[in-house]
Amino acid sequence: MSDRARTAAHSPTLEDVARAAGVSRATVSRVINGTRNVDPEIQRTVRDAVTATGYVPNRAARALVTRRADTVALVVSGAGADTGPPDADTGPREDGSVHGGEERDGDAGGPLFSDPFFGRIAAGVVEFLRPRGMHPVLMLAESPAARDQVFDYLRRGHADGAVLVSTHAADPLPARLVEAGVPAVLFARPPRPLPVSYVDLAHRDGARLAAEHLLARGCRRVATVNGPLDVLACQERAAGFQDAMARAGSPYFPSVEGNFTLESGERAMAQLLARHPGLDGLFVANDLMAQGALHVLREQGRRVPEDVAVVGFDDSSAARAARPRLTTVRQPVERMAAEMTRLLLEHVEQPDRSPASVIFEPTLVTRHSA
Amino acid sequence: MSDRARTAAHSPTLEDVARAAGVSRATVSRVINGTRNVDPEIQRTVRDAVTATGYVPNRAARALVTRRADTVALVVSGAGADTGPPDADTGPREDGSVHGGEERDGDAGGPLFSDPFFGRIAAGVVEFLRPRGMHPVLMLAESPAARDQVFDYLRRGHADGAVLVSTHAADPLPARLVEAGVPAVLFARPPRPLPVSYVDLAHRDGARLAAEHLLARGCRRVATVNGPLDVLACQERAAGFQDAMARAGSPYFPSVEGNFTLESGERAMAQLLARHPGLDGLFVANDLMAQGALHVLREQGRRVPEDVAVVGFDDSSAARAARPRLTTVRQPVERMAAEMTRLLLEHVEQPDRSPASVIFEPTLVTRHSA
DNA sequence: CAGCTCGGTGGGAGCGCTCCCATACCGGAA
DNA sequence: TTCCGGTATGGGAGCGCTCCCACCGAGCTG
Repeated sequence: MSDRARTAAHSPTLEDVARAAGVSRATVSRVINGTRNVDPEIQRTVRDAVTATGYVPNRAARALVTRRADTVALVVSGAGADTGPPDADTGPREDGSVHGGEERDGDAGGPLFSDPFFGRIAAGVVEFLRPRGMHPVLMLAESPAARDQVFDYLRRGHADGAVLVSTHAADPLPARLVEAGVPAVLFARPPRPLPVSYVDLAHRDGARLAAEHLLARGCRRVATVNGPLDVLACQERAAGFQDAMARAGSPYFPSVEGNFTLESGERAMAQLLARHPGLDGLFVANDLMAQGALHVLREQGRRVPEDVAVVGFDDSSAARAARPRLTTVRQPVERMAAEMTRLLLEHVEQPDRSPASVIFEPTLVTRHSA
Repeated sequence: MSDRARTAAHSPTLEDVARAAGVSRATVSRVINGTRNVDPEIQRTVRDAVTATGYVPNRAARALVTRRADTVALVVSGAGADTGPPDADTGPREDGSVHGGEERDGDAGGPLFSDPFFGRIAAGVVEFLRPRGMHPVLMLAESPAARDQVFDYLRRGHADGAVLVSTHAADPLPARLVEAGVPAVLFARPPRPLPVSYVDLAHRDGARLAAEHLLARGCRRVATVNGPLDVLACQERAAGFQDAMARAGSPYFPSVEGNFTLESGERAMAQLLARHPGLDGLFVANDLMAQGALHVLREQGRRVPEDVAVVGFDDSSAARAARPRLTTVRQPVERMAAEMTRLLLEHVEQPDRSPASVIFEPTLVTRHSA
């Protein structure tokens, strides 16, 4: 240890502040948290002493006695116990709704984080926590071993709770946390009912927005590229689109399933075009696949949006990088992440609170592709 | 507090393990960390007791006495105190070497994290830390207030040190941390000499690789799109390219400066093409601008790579999303981040260690654009 | 064989904090 | 005046851990 203490050496302690203010440790403590029954005059004195000494509470000491860490974990939890073989497609793994559950193969080193989706979530979480003097602990739980580690960490109370982005429907972590009584909030509705809070997007509404936009443009031969249908969000998107189309009197339209990668978008588009050369409108379940579709459309000499109008989903960076720029359904990921964090803190504060869900409405961002 | 303790309630303590093993607390402690002078027999007994009781050390208690948090911070530190007006360009802010120092305007909510660069860094850090049972605390310090908060957090020893990704040359945080004796490691060479460890890329070599590749392809009218030249890394890339060209007998070639965004790449390309319609080779300081260049090239009917060969930099997701796929200079960001973390832990362990630097060699990833 | 060193072990203090409890003091009712 | 309630304050215990120091016995040296 020797001079390890050097760094934080002689941080003033409660005792120091108490001495400076001429009161007891207990009183200073009361002023610092809660201010319960303390003479206003003394409160001022204490506060002055705090600033004078530059006192900052020692987290460890506080955590030791309160059994609270004053920290939350941001967990990105990967494939379930039954990890299937990763998708053969080795395309770019940018974009794609992380919350969905696409399984992209590993670039040897947490491909999950390379997902811009993750960045947006992190940003939302950090942004919310910071004014409260908190910072998230970043944890990755993509293997069973890692998951055990994360679970232990949480169960031992090293963090007060977890904001959980689960990328796979079979992920056992949410259930385990709930069972262990660890406060947690999920980024999407859990596939199986679980007494846990979550935030989600009204995927159906998003898809409806897309359908209506395409229809309003005058598209009459519409098709879709879905995401993997074992992902709840994708089912919802597909269903929402179907609904809207049916309501408009066109219950049938061709559709192909992709796996969220750009390459799968290219393949899907090629397939669609081969079978339905006359199509004039396309809804794609995420921006990255839409970008792929755009590539193929261009190769085959179709003008976008004149010949074929294309609407994506997510409003990720890919949407803005595509040419023409993608018209897309925007998910307010940052706000969703912030809300998720808010819910978590609420649960930490009041453990008996019943689970809540907050559903966000998507919006259509109109650019050039439709 | 009431039933807050519920969660971690009755975690077995050292005392419990000691009782179970029939030894003293001190001996168990010795076995758990370091195993110094403990009878092998007893060691076994203790280890058995640990697994039997399911003991996990209480971080807070340990931190309280060791004055070590057993945690490191991953800090993304933004613009300096003298924040200039953000770049007028509001293009996508995806990609672009975060370590450089481009200033992208804020999307109200930590645009930094949306940078895939950040994701790769986080992945590298987490990957390295995890086997050691550690997890980084994520901190954003893009405003002076936030920076103060981060600084305080670190100085108080709430984390043992920081892995620092500074996005702006004028960022005062590195110097402050060094001065305060907080262990830190930077992602790039500090603009001003500072006794601090860092990892970096041999940018010159990367640019040389690009130049040689272009030359070997037979390109004779080469041009470049640089990044902002107030960024060290970009200076290096420009200089490296210049060197290689000069060595090949072509000391002069047109070049334009961009600001790392896709749009600026489009502008730069248009400008270059207008003035030098005959160019047949292009080196762009990052992939995103290269993607923009590709757009313009296509619009103007130039075939890539037949008419114009294009080489990017970074090997970001943009490189793989572009069509044709970008040939680019790869930065091993994940490995760099891991090394950065390794260095940090070394410094935490041995505070007197002198600063070290580790420079990584880039490699050329040949795809279709050149 | 006394005196030592030294590897192995246990006891105790104390890290900085919160919280319980005792104490002191105030004013108003009996 | 005495007694009581309530409010403001201080003292002390103890959270779970590490580390210092005392201890003890075995094996060595002089």
